[in-house]
Amino acid sequence: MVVKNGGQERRVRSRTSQDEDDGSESDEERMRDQREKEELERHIRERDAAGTRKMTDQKLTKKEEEEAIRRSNALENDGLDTLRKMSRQEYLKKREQKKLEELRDDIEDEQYLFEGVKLTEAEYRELRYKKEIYELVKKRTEEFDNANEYRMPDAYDDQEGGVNQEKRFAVAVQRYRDPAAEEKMNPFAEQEAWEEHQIGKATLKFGSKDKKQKHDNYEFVFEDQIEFIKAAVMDGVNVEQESSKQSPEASLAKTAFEKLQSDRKTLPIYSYREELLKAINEHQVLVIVGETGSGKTTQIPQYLHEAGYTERGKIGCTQPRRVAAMSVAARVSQEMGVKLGHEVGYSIRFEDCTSEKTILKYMTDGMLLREFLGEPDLASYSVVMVDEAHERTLSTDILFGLVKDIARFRPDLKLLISSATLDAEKFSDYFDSAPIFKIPGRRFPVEIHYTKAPEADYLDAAIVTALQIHVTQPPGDGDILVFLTGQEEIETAEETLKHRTRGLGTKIAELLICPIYANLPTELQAKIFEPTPEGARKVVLATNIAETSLTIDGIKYVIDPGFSKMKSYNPRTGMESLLVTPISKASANQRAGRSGRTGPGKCFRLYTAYNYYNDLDDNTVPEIQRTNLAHVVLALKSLGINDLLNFDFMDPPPSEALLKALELLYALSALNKHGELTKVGRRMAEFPLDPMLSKMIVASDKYQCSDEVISIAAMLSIGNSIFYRPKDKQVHADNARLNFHMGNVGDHIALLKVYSSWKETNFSTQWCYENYIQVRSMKRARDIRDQLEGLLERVEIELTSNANDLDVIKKAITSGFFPHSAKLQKNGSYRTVKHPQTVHIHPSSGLAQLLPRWVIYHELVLTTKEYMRQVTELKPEWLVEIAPHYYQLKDVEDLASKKMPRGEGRAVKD
DNA sequence: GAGCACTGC
Repeated sequence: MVVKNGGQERRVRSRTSQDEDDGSESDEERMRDQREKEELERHIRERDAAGTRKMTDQKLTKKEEEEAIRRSNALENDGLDTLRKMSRQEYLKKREQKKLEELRDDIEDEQYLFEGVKLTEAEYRELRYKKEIYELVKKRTEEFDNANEYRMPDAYDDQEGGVNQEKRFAVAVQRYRDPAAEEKMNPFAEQEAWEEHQIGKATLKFGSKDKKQKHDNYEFVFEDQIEFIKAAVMDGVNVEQESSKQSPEASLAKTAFEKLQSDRKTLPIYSYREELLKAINEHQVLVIVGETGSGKTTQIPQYLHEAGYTERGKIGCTQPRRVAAMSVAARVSQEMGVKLGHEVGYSIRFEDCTSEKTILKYMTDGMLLREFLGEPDLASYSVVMVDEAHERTLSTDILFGLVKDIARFRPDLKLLISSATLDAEKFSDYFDSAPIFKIPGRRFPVEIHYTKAPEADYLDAAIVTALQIHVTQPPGDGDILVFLTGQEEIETAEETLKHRTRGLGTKIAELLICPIYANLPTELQAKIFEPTPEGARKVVLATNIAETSLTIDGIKYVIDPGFSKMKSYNPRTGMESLLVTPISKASANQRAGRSGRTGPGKCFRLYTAYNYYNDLDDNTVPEIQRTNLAHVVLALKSLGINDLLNFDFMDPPPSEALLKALELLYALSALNKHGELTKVGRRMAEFPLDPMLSKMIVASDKYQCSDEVISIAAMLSIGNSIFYRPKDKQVHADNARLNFHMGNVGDHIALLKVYSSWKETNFSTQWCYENYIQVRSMKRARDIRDQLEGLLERVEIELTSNANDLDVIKKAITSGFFPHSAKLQKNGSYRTVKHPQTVHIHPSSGLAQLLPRWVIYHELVLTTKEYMRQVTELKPEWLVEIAPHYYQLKDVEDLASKKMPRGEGRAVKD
């Protein structure tokens, strides 16, 4: 088992070691578990007793000591002592809650991941034990619910040492769960109670006698209506098979495993099995067009295994998303009757659930890309399947070039590219006219409606349309999904909808409004998966997240205004921006298809048929053409690909972007003047970060502050979702944020302070709530930091701390970010030193009022103005000291204070 | 004094 970092190790190992009864490792594991159990019991009995902390961790013990010292110091003052005692009790209470959440997650994980696998007696005992403890403690803690302070709701992902993915995933793939197991321990009990309540409300208000009344009041609902024209029908395919699959009597007598096997045979792909295997045998590269529901992702690797391909090497299957890789692997392991992590495994960042035995490996596309670094010919694979290739993520696009290349000198390697219909020809052309194999999916027909005339205000039009559907269509026949561009728009729409339905009271059926976007706390996201109460209707207001990332059952109507936010990158200025842009035809069809999953659907497009055919692009511009390529170029260089301008990209990125990336890497000394990778560059390539961040880490070795710098790098790389700023508590949130800026240390150091303070509280969730910080983001930062710490060793950098000397930390930052320097102008704006342009400090920065003369910034963003985000003050002489090849003295001489002699020319040299 | 689609390593 490959283990990525310490934090992950325990979790991963505990999952897979359970089936091996011999070996000291699992003995040790069991003993530790035993200790933890005892620990937990003690907590229940002696809630208020001190000193019951877990002693296995060195750091904790140290904290324990500090606490003792503080206590004895405080003895002089009785009042203080009492206070400390109280805070201690408070702490224990919180700790108990945390332990409880951990336990709950453990149980859910095990139930999900090892479902359908026969447990040993010991394992069964352990699971039962955990459940008992959980129920016991839960009952007890529920009595202590005090909530006077501000609190964000608890998330499913409150789990020590883990990212949220498993919990999100648990909700998203509920249909794979065993209903019997659900009964035993139901983590959704609260929601169900709430649903019952809603159902109660619904039946009270909306009996059948209301139906007529509703119709009578129809005209009260709308001031103006939108006219639609039904223009097309996306045909359903193989729909009748869906019903034949549903015959429960046939499978009644079978075991769960037999049922899985017979279910496999009802998939559309099953009848193509032999033909498919023959085609794969005859051709090295095959493009597979398999529509949603065809079963390609789960079945093809199994077919290949059954046909003996795994004797020559493992089968890898890439997915664009972590959740998909995990859930598909879990499903396939069930179908094959093996434990997840053995013959079938998955590999995603922070979590490698594979072993030597693994022959079917599901992974994220980025993960296969990293594997190329260690195994450039993919020698251990006999088949590579790039799934969901039509999504054209940055990683799949690079993978295309790489696998096409290695396929030439590895004729035994089979390549499968699976895509949606639209792009198949293009994929085939790219892979030297590889044959296309079509597998029908299962989809219900979808009626497409266009507006008669263009709508000026699409948000208002969307709301009106939603209400129109709600009132004219019988309740209970299906939910509505509206695609909007962002959080703010969703919030506005939610308010408007509430406002408009409130006045109508019981004249219309109840309308449940469910917002969903990636930054929404996880437990609020779960709301959209709850079944709609009878007599009511759900309207889901979603961003693009609902286009591919998650699937909501029961959607019958889709409202598509035709816009989404898209990131664009200007290689000339290095400026990023998010723009609301019209979607592509492919996107529009994907959206429409979301309504035909469980029955015939309808899609209302808030634009005309003319717009669709003439104004929308066929496909979304692939990510590789609108992003900063520095990281990509470094990765390719480290794979020995030197001629990037002639690299075989399916859609080449603008050469300007490639040149900009090369130029930057040269400035960072990652490439020499021949464009070859240097030793520094090789070390930088080990880090899964933007090269400027990697350089900053590599440089921290010299300044003896790698400990601080990796924290900063982790915090910077999670982006701007750290501080939580609810609309109604903006002042509090801002004050909390200002605390970290004490001493005007700059944004980088402030981020470091946030991380270290959180660490000092032992990664407390409560602390995050109190400081208006998003726990989810912090946990992510911790995972990334752990990973970076593990990688330090590989590039031979020692973990050294130098927290007191902020200047050396800033110098290390400058070593990576010196190309991003800017100088204050007279009018309070800034001017970037290289490639001069006018920019401003972002108002969220701690330095926004201070305006230091010289700054370095993390990134440029274009919103209402050109802003620098994450800014730190800088001594200009550092630039010359650290990057003499990039800056000369005259670049940094202060024109504001002294006049340049005539004839010296401009201070800025390019 | 602003405003952040979505992934992934």
